[in-house]
Amino acid sequence: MSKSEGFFYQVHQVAKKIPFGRVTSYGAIANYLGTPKSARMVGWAMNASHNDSEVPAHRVVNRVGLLSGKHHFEGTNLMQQLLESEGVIVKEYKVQDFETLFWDPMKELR
DNA sequence: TGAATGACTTCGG
DNA sequence: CCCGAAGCCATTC
Repeated sequence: MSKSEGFFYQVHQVAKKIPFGRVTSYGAIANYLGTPKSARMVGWAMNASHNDSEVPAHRVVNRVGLLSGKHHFEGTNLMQQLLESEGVIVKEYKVQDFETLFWDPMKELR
């Protein structure tokens, strides 16, 4: 209902570009959008994304690979199941081998 | 208008 | 990466 859709739109676009079986962080997306301070808003955009476009929000985790947004998904382990469905190993709310699976839009997408 | 909230990050220990 | 505290920013009440 405001210009904020532009910010959400950008976040959605980047999220959609995340390769299969890869993950990224909110800060990475925020940094790519030029607003590293608004990392929290990326999560907010994700919250809005589930209501509109099909955004792989499950591929977006925090800086340590922790599934911080897990509680916002349906059920109790949907996010983890989605990641595991893509071959991502998740243990105790955390992505294993996160540094290897990490996808930085700034370096990869450029 | 002001205060509270949160799917984060960074810094220091 | 574990723990605690502070900063940032958009949205909501």
